[in-house]
Amino acid sequence: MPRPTGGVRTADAILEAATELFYQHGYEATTLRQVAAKVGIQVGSLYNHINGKDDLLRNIMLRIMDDLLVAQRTALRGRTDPIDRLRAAIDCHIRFHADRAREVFIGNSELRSLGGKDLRKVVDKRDQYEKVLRDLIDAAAEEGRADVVDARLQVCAIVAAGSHVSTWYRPRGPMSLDEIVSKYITITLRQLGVAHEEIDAITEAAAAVG
Amino acid sequence: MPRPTGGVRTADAILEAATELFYQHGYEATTLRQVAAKVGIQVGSLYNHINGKDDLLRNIMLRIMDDLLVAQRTALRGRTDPIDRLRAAIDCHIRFHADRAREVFIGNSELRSLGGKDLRKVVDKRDQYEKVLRDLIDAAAEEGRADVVDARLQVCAIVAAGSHVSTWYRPRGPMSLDEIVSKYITITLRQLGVAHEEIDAITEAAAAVG
Amino acid sequence: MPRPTGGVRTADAILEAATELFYQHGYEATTLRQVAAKVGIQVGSLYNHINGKDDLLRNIMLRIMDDLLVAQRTALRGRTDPIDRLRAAIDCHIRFHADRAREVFIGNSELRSLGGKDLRKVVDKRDQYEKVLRDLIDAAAEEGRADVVDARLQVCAIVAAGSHVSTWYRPRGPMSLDEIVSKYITITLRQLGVAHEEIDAITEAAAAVG
Amino acid sequence: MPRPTGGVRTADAILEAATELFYQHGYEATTLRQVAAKVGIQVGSLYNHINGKDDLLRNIMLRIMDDLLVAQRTALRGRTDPIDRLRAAIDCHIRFHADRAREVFIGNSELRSLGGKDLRKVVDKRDQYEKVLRDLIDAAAEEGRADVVDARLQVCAIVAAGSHVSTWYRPRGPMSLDEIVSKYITITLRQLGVAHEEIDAITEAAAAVG
DNA sequence: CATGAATGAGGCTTCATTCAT
DNA sequence: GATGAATGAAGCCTCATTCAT
Repeated sequence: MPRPTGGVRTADAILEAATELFYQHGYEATTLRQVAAKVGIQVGSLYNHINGKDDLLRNIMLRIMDDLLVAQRTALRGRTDPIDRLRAAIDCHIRFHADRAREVFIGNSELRSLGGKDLRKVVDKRDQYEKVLRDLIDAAAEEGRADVVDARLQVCAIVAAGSHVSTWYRPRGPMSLDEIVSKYITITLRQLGVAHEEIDAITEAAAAVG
Repeated sequence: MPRPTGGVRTADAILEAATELFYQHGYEATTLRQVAAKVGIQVGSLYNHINGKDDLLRNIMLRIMDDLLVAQRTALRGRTDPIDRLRAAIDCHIRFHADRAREVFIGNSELRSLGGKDLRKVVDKRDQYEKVLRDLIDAAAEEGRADVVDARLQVCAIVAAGSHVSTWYRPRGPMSLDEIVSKYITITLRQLGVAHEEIDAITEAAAAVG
Repeated sequence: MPRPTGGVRTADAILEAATELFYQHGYEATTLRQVAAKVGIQVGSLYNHINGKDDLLRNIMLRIMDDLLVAQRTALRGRTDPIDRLRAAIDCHIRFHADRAREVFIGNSELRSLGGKDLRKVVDKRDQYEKVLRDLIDAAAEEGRADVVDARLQVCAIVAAGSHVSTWYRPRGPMSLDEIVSKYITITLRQLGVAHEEIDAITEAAAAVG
Repeated sequence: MPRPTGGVRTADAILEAATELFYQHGYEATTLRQVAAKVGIQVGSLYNHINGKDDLLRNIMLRIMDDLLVAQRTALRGRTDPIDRLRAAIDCHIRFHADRAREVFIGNSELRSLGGKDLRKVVDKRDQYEKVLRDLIDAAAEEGRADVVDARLQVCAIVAAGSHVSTWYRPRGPMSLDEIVSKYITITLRQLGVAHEEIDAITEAAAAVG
């Protein structure tokens, strides 16, 4: 006895529920029963909207990577000064990892659970993202505005910080998002060897706005 | 002279196999059959050595946290200068996360899979570890040798870097462990606002030794 | 002039599709989704035309049995000579099993899948069909034109041959249908102990016509 | 809570149960639950002995085909006279199809359910079997002891008869197996155009023995 | 200690069927 | 009439775990 309710809505609700559950228990430990229960439908009904459990993971992971790339592109658009671009990229990076903590966390921790072809795609997108960061660092270094130790390693450190933020950030936590972002910008620019004066200028500008 | 019985060896082999498999596929996705196969015994035989699957995870996680705390304590022993202590802690941190990448990775990613009481224990040890780092930072700041933005957050960044290293480090990778450690020390001290002269001094000293 | 509505067409298309699929994969292994896909509609829409999956099987099986009985009756109509009647019945038998291979095959292999009441009906019709064959054989024997070993068993052999033909016959196969029919008539009459002269006469007559 | 019983026995019991059930309901319509229930174990326990449902079918089908080939070889061993060989082959054919009715029936009706590679194997064995029959017929024809209409088609008829027998034969049926075999030998030799005298001789010899 | 066989719970998925729109 | 979404039952299979031998 079918009890039709939503429509396109259901598909979204499923993705939302899966995101939450994958975040909480991990992909492997999450059962489709849980997902269905959270949506308020029967397990079998899921298959009117998805092709399988892996489908859910794939969708979440590909989408978050796409969104991340778009966010990065948007953040850099119109900016030309190397340090400003760097600042914008870090800002975007931390903010995105906080805003979309659950999906980003999944994206970082469930790579193993992804099938071969999709794994490839996600890794490619990730490489693309890191390449942009590396280029930004190199550009700043070339202009003598940064003192780079090892661009690749330092990108790692930046990426790691973002991932970690997605681990503990909560919207109503003790620190505001702006505060977190600002602090991360400072310490990141520091580790990149950007002059203190430049860093201070940026921080003050932000304070004036915020 | 007591000779280790086959029994003890088997128990170790099981833990070793489980570590490898949990690292590769995750706790949930690893089956005891895989573990048994890697050891070269039948599934049922595992229960002569362990109490259950969760037992394995518990053992791995508690052990790695204990070892980490011991390593930290050892690294700091006999050192008094705040920056030197900081340097030693970072050195130990990165080195440990590279040396014991698999276990550390498990420790970071499988917290969720741990039952309540053990979870508590591991989290406590972790807090204890981070507390030491925070204290080191505070000590350096108090002496005016570091310019701390937010001790807790900066510890996060350090910890994150370590975790990340455990993700990609391979013994025969393109960068030597010493190199990695040295670079991480540099950028970490930088983000902590340690004066360039101090950082350079440390780096040179290391180079002289290495 | 009434034009067949789309509705009727759809119902036929469904039966046609089901026949093909049941033939290829068997009743149990065929899904209504496959049927719907072959027709070009959605699963749910099937139920505007049928009452259920078993309905399809029932229709196919009852229809083919009815058609078979009609074909047999038609083939015998107006014939009086025992051997000629026998020949006509075999001709009809083989031809029908080749012409309607898919349905006949289903009829033979899916009896098990039929519910009680319908099973009864189909078995009755089949018994009726075989009874006619047996009577034909007996009639020929009574006139001394056949040397019957065991009428029931020999009917079995004839029926088996027909079923088997439905297994491998293909319209564009290496042997023409007429050829197959002719050969089966020969060997069947032989096993019934009909005199060679009679058999040859029949064969020659057929050759003259064909 | 395991309740260990048999050992190697279980594996055999499973195959036996599956044979019976596949025979009664067909492969697709049989559930592993039914198989397990018939054996007296839980569904999951089946997997200590088989790799999957298809495994059961494969085993049954490959085994019956092998046994059939062996039976045929054994039946012909030591015989040289073409008609005697033919008789022996038919005897063996019918007897085997009655003796092993269930398995043979499965072998004939579930080819579709077999995966590609195994299908190939079974079909090859079957071709091999029919080839022997065809050669026997040709040999008899060459010596002028049979009047062959179409060797391939006539082999079909023989094979079909066997398959059909497997459909209805029951050990305690109205006709003894020897009787059935004897009658099939007669009508088969007849359709092959063997002289009546030869056929009668064979029948009488059999009667003398029986 | 190791093994093989058993358990029972549960996972993912498929399917026939129903019904509001 | 067609569709899409829902149902609930069931199917195959895997897994951690137990225990007699």
